[in-house]
Amino acid sequence: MEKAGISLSVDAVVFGYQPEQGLSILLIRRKYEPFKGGWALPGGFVLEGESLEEAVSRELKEETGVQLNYLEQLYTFGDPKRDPRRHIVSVAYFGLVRPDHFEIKADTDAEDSQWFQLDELPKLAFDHLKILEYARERLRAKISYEPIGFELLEPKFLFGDLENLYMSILGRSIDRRNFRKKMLAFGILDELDQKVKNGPGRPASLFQFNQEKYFQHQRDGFHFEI
Amino acid sequence: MEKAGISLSVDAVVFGYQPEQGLSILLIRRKYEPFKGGWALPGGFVLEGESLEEAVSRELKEETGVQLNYLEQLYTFGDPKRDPRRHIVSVAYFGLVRPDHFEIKADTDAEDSQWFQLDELPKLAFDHLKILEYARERLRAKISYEPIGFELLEPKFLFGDLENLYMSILGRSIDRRNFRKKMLAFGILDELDQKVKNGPGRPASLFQFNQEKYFQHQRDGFHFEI
DNA sequence: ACAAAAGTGTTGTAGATACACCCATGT
DNA sequence: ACATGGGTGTATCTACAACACTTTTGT
Repeated sequence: MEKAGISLSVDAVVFGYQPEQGLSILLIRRKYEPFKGGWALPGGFVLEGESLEEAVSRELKEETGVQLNYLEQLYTFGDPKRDPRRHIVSVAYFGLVRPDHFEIKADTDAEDSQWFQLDELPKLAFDHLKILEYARERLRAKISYEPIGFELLEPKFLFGDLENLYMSILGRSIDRRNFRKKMLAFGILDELDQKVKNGPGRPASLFQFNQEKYFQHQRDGFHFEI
Repeated sequence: MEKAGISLSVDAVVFGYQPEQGLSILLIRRKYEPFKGGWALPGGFVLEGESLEEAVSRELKEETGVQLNYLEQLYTFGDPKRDPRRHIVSVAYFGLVRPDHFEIKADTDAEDSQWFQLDELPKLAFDHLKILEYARERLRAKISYEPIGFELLEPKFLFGDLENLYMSILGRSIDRRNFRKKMLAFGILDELDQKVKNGPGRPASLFQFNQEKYFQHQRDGFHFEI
């Protein structure tokens, strides 16, 4: 890397959700100073000639091997003192991963990356806690007015899981009946014929997000809002 | 500036509003290649050790002399081909200016900066049109759920002007009675005793945005939404 | 008196909230 | 039969949209 001038990096706040464990985020253990051995968001320097999204995907692949299902730019953190070494500006992204892509592939740099539940976070390097909080806030806001929740679930999911996902992201309880009514009224979910039984209790239907219908309704000027 | 590596710049989309002329934005004429003589957003390279906001303020002062009333980060544009010279990543900001700070001070670099009405825009350099459109969209969205409209008006303003401001930003007509009812119901505007007469017609009251009250209501968990 | 702009109130309607019981299965 | 989780309907309330006339001034 260059010695003088401003460097540009990207960092990714990657959320995953599992019905049993709730929301988690992906962290890596740093191999070098500063904060060697500490936990940090996956990320790294942007290479000359590559786009920001390419940099994020590349770093995520190198460091963790996870496959993103959704990626969106979050905010650019530019405080010249945010990195003790020198002036490094970081463009933060936030991403979502489906449970079936949770396995961390120990390919390249992946030897030490790990999912952490949000209530059991370790201390984070740099200003990464601030970035993480910013991302949580964005996720909360975004899930209420765009149907990105589905990107955190398997393609076929149970309504109850969707409901729990919303509750854990929004941090409040939701009336089951009203939620279902509202969500189904958008007409962007397909109910499948399959039923799932686990343990006692009535079997539940599987649902599927129908992106075509969503785009269609969007063109017709409707507005998703929970 | 350095010759290799990625450079970092900031660009600002600065909106101003005048009741008679509607929304305008601030552009500068480029002195150097590329796009020499063309119109562009004010901005420039970030200096080592300065924050992004400092860079924006500095460049705006150098190039146009206007005083911002509101500043917010917009998005970071990182396509390596967005600048024909080399890889330059730009953090775009959007800002709002009050009519009483409209005068462009011909101090330093200001010799060629100018307000343009949105329907009379010249061709813009680089990807600046894209950035501008992004900013317009953000302004539209933001003005509907945060009370930033006032930052575009004099501290004391007429209700009619506020109404026209909203209509020109949202690009649709608004029912005068409902708008007033809703806006006043938030309890964040103070009606002053002064009345203003211009020409024929009933004199209008002056209003003032009360930030204290807004912060108070915000803490109480209310939500501004037009 | 007339033209121009400011100010104001009511009613209907759609969407949100609150709320409790039945259904299908496993043990 | 009972425990467990899934599925559903209704009444009330609140917030928004639609809509037209009166008031105050200048000319």
